[in-house]
Amino acid sequence: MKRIAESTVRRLSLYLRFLEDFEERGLATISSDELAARGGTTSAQVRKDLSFFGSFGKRGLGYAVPELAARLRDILGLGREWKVIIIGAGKIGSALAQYRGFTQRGFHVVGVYDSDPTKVGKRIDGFTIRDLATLEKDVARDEVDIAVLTVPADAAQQVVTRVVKSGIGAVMNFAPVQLQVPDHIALKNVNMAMELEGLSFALANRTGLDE
Amino acid sequence: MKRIAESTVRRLSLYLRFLEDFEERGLATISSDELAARGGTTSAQVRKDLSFFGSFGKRGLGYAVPELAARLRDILGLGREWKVIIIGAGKIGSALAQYRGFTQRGFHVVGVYDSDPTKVGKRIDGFTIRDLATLEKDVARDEVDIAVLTVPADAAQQVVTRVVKSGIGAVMNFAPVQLQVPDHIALKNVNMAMELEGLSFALANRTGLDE
DNA sequence: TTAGCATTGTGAAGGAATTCACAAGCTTCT
DNA sequence: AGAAGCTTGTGAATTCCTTCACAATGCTAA
Repeated sequence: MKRIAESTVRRLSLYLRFLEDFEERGLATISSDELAARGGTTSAQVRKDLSFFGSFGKRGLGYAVPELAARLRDILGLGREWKVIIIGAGKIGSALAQYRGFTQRGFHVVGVYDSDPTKVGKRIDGFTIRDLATLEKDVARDEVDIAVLTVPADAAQQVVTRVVKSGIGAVMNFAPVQLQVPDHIALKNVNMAMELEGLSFALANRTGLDE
Repeated sequence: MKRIAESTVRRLSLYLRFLEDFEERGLATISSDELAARGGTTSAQVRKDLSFFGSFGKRGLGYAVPELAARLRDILGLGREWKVIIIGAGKIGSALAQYRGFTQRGFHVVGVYDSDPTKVGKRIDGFTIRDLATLEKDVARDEVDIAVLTVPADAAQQVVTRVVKSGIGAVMNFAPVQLQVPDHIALKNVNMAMELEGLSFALANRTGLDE
C-alpha cells in the first residue's frame, strides 16, 4: 500500500463525521462537492483522498452515505474497539477519562495510572487510579493498544520508554516535550501552548504588512 | 512579508522551548544541528525556518542562545500578554482554566463563561463562572484577544459567531465540528477524537502490507 | 433507445515544503 | 598573517501535496 499523508487521514476523519451526520438525517447519497463544502476543501481533494483506498462512488450520482461511512470506518480502523490507558491522573488526565467522545468512537479507556501514592486507589468517574508500577503487567494482561500521556514534562520521556517496552503501539502525548520513540510506534502530540503560540503569531503578524 | 507555513510556526515554537531549556542551563550558543536533533528535524530545515525572519546566527559558531530565544519570542508575539477567555466550564474548560502552561507563556485567562444557570456564579480555581449572556460586553471592556471554545458541538457555531462579532481575532476550538469564520480570524482546531483516529489508522494499517 | 446532464476517478500540471550542497564568513591555532 | 575547521544562509533540486481538467460512466426523461 502507498504511504498515506497525515493530512489525508485527518480529512478522512472529518468526512466520516459529516457522513454520520447525513446518515442520521437519512440522506442516501452525497457528492464530493457537498463533502468538500463542509470540510472547507475542494471536491477534487475529496475524490483524491478517497481514491487512495478504492473507488466508492457512482459517476453522475455521488457516494452512498451508509456505504461510504462504513468504508471510512473500516479504513480508519474504527471497526474494532481499541483499548486505551491514561497515564497521569491530573486535571487533564481526569477530564479525558470522563470524555464521552472517546467511548463514542470505539476508544475504550481500560485504566488510569498515576505514580503519586496519595492518588493511587482513589476513584475518578468509575476508574480506580492504579499504581504506575503495575503498568507493564497490566498492559500485557489487558492487551492495551494506545497510551495517552498526561504526565509532567520531565517525567514524559521516562514513562513513554516504559510504555513502548511494555508493547503498546500508539501514544498520544500531552506533555510539552518532544518524545523519542522507535519508528514503528505511532505518536501524536497535542500541545496546547504550541497551538496558542500559533494564534499569537497570527495575531502579532496580522498588521497587514504584506509586501 | 512572505506567507509563513503553519508547519514553520509550529517548529519555531518547538525551537523556542529548547532554547529556553538551554538558557536555563546557561549555554551560550547552539548550532542548527543541535536544535534539529532535539526537534526531530534537519539542520537545513532549522536554518530555512529562521531565514524567513532574518539571519540570526554566526557562521562557524551557531546561534547565541538568549538572543535567538528573544527573537523567537518576538516573532511569535510572545513579547506581550494575551488575554484569553474560556467558553464552556465543563470538564475540559475547567482543566484548561487551571492549566499552568498558559500563564507561563503569557496567556492570561481573564474569564470563564457558561450558559448553564446552575454553573454561573460558581467558582473554579479562582474564577467566578460568568454568564455567557454578558460575553459581548465583557470582551469589549476587557479587550480580550483569544477565545477558547470548550462548548458542546451543537452550540459551537452559534457561540463562535457571537465571539467573532464581539471583536475577538483568534479562536481555539475544542468542539468536534468544523467552524465557519471569516478569513481574518485565526482559528485552530484541537480535536481529541480525530487525533485518536489518526492513531487508530496507524495501528490498523501497520500490518506490513507494503507493496 | 438515445440525448442530456451530473459526477466520479485520475493522469498531468502546478505549487508548496523539504532537502541538498556549497560559497561565504567567523574563530582559533600556529 | 595564513591555514584549517566549523557552521551559517540560500539558490537549486527534489519530493510531496493539491488542484486542474477531462474522459468515462451512470442516471433520468422523453
